[in-house]
Amino acid sequence: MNNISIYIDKLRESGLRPTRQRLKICEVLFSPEKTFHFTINDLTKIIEDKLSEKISLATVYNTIHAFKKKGYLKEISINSDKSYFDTNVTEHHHFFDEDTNELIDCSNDDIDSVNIKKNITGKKIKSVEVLIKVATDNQTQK
Amino acid sequence: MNNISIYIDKLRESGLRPTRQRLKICEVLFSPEKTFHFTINDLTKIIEDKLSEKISLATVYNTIHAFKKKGYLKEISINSDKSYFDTNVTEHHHFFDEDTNELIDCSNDDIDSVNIKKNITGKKIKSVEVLIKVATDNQTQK
DNA sequence: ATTTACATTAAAACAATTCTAAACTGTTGA
DNA sequence: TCAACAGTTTAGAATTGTTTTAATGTAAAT
Repeated sequence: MNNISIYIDKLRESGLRPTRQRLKICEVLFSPEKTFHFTINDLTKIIEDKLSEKISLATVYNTIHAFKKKGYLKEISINSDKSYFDTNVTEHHHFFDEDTNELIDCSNDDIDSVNIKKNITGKKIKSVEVLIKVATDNQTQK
Repeated sequence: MNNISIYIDKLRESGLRPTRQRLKICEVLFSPEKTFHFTINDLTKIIEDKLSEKISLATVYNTIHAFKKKGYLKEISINSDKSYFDTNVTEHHHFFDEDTNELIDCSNDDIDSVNIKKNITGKKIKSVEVLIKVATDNQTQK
């Protein structure tokens, strides 16, 4: 049995009507037990190939942006050629494997809390995230 | 007096011949006493407007990439629309001001060393960098 | 049912970056 | 000294990721 009513709620909360295309997006994003990282392209491919739903890029983009704005997705900047999104929206850290370009979650428990001794006057800290780049040894750093 | 011979060395070390255009790039990047952040566009504008040197984008791109590869520049990923480069090549952290989109250096001294309890088998840590997003209070998080 | 506001879509527009091919220049070696 | 070569510059074209547009379609409220 599927969590369609949960998807409908998420869409409504994000200010979107539940349409056939958007429900497919939800199915990909919110049904897996484990969180994961994806690009817009990945997502579109999955929907078209695995779920056999023809969907236009524009629909994917605006749905993802609405989810991001609402906080149901996070955007992650690793390299600048494309945007990565994360279905894990808790504040957490990442390993980035330079050999494979793979992004791996690193929970807050795996890193002692980061102690910042400096602050910017008039500004409040919104998030603190650590990016750990790894590679097999003797690899040049990107 | 200018450090032209230093620039020539840096270019040669990066596998590039010292040409008029490339020396102008060096002048912008390596003469200021303070390190700074820039985009390819910023750099091109400075060279054309302040140094009155006509330079093509392709030249800027390939010179910057050679410097990055050699380690004379670092690339920083904050958001995905464009690449930021940093003339500060030491391992260090950043504040990112979400109100102004400004990037501010945060030296290693301003953050207690980050202790990572997890590791990826077969991989070596190449770098650990912290990104602290700040904004004036009551601001929605990006 | 009808209306209205929102959605979907293909295609066009756009922006950052990379590639290309032709003209140019610095360097080397006869 | 100068020819020849390898590397360089450049404008413009190509590519890639993303956003916009305008026409058509659909969900939901009356």
